[in-house]
Amino acid sequence: METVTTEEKIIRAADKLFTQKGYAATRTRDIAEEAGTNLALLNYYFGSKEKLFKYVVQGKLKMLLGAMGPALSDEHISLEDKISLITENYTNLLLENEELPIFILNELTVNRELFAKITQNTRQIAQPVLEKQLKERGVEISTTDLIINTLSMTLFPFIAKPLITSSGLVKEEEFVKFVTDRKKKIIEWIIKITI
Amino acid sequence: METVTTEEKIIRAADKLFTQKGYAATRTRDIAEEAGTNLALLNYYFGSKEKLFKYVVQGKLKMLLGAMGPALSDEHISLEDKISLITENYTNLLLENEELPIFILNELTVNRELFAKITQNTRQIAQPVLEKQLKERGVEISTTDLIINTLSMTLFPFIAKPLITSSGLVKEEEFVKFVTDRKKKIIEWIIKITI
DNA sequence: GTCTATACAAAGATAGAC
DNA sequence: GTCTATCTTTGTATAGAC
Repeated sequence: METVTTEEKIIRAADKLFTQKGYAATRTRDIAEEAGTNLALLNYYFGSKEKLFKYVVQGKLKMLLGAMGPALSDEHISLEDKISLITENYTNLLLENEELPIFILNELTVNRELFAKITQNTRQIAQPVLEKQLKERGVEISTTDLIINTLSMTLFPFIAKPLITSSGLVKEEEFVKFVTDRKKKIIEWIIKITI
Repeated sequence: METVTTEEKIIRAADKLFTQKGYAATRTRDIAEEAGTNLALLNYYFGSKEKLFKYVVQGKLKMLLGAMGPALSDEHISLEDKISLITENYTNLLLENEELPIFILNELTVNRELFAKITQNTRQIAQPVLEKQLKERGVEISTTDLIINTLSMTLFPFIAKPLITSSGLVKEEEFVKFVTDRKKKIIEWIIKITI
């Protein structure tokens, strides 16, 4: 018997609607209705539409970035395994939340400070370790290129999914198989490029 | 002595503001003011904010997709040159219009039909030729992976620029050099992976 | 904490005069 | 084609009952 507070109901309703329709097209009245409550409560708990939105975004952001940092900065995990980790984790996460990248990218253009802290922290810890691991291998590629190449190949299909499917490059119903099959390939490609 | 119609002034003002501030944050009153006219004229010519926005987006879309199709479907251009073409052209275009990818991706999620025609056409003409060229080389990779890999590595840094710079991975003032240097590297990487 | 009701401001859209 | 004035929707905020 799960008890859900009104605050939590509002958060879930907001998450659902913001995700479905975007910030601008979502009306606070609709969020309140979806949550089975009213406008006044929404403002009572969150103060404004924008604050509610930020709350929702923060949760998604942590989901996207949180788990990756510790693994990347672990010296005992090989480069190959780190690449696998990034590709596997992000592919699986985005398969469950296909709208996430666009959602994040949108907010990102407006609210850079919000993201700076988390990403800077992750990078500052992980990059030196990667640097060292690359140097030990005597590889020419920079950590920056390595990271960006891995993220590019993994994330881009999700970001550009509407383009990819509507162009007919990958059929809508084959998309899951496409990105799933790509996981192994990406790891091979990155290793081929990098090492 | 260039004569600019009111309609054209509105278009230019809209392009400028939508690009600077995004759709939601741009007020029709500001567009009208920027164009040196008024709200009523804006609606007289375009009917609504959304229609005006679509008009602006269409122009950008053609810029992004229009030039690429004929080159890709030309049998006399080698695979290597086509990869260079994509990477060079898109990098240069996006250096001049850094906001373009997000702008497009946003509109894309709402307005798929608008994009389907142009992209389908380009793909249908180009893909068979690429297919043939890959087969002649006896290469294992699919045209889909080839295209998506090339676009990924080229476009992703622009799409994720706020993330990349705010994380400190690439400094804001080094970004132009970063993507410029990447052009040559991407071509090498893609060839290494593909051929 | 929760709700109803209401006030207010900002922004998109439109009517009607010229 | 152009403008002024006005309408409508929507986000925000608050008063007051329970």
